[in-house]
Amino acid sequence: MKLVSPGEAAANTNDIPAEAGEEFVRIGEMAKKYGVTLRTLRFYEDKGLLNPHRDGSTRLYTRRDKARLKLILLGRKVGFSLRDVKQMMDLYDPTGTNTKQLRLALDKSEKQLVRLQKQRALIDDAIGELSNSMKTVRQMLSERTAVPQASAAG
Amino acid sequence: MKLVSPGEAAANTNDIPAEAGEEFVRIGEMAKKYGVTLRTLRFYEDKGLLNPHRDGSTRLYTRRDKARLKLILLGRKVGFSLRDVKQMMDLYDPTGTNTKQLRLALDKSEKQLVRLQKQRALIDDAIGELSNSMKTVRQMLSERTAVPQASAAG
DNA sequence: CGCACCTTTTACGTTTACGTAAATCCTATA
DNA sequence: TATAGGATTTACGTAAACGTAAAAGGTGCG
Repeated sequence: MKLVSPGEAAANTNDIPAEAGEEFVRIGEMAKKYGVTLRTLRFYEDKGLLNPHRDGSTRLYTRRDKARLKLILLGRKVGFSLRDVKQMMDLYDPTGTNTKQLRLALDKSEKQLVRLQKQRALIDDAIGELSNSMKTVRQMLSERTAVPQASAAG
Repeated sequence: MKLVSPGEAAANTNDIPAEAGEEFVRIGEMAKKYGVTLRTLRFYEDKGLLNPHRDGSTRLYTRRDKARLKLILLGRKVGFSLRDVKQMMDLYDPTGTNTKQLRLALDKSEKQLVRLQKQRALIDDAIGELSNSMKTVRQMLSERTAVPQASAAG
């Protein structure tokens, strides 16, 4: 019995005790599937964000790990630090309503949203200033081309 | 003869050989004037971005240094690295038309503008995703409050 | 068997712009 | 003279998220 579904037959050489009814993938396939490097997956694990099973020393990722990775990547996309992501994930309790987790996530999200909006304002500002400077520089260049006289800058 | 104009009398205790017709300020005043730390000024000097005169070991900044610092701060504001700023400044030649400098500046600016626009797009994207997530989380929270049933997340 | 391929752990390197001591010096003033 | 304020140099520390060796081990295949 193969570890991965026939459709994803990529680099699956090892057999693994098929006691579990889950789909296991090794680190290489996991990485490809989500467009990250092996280093990244190991790094996330080292930081306590992932916790794949082991076959000896080989990491085996289940769809639970995939769900977590998706969340991590979404978190990073919206600008959360891995620390924030971990903090939120650590609150997950499969036996409860996770109200606390959701509240924390919402709280952090609101703050992050503010940060993002500030960043956007800064960037808009920068774009404005940069455009101005460029206009000036173009002006100076054209003057310099037209009338070869001395001036000052720098 | 004082080093600074009467209006800016702040912390000027030392006298300095008044041979030059320039206005010299020491690092403390320079820092206050431009809202940077002493460390920053020394750091910029270490990186070759500033080159204040010296009275013994004491740094003395002229209005030329002020002009350069202004440019540095503008550069950083629009997102240039100090390396870029230095590269552009290094091309300044008081005896020429500085066409090369201006061209480089314009070239770098165009690229930087593109980067800024990409960043803004990323941020807008992030804001969108984050807002979506927040909507979902709020939804989950309200459901959880209304009907205390099990579910899944994490 | 030997090679290719995947995997592991350990651990230093990278980037950027300073922060933060630590130890010392100079000086005008009370 | 003691003290309060600057000033100097040297140099390690910081943050974030991995990159990049290095050395080694397991495995199926021709």
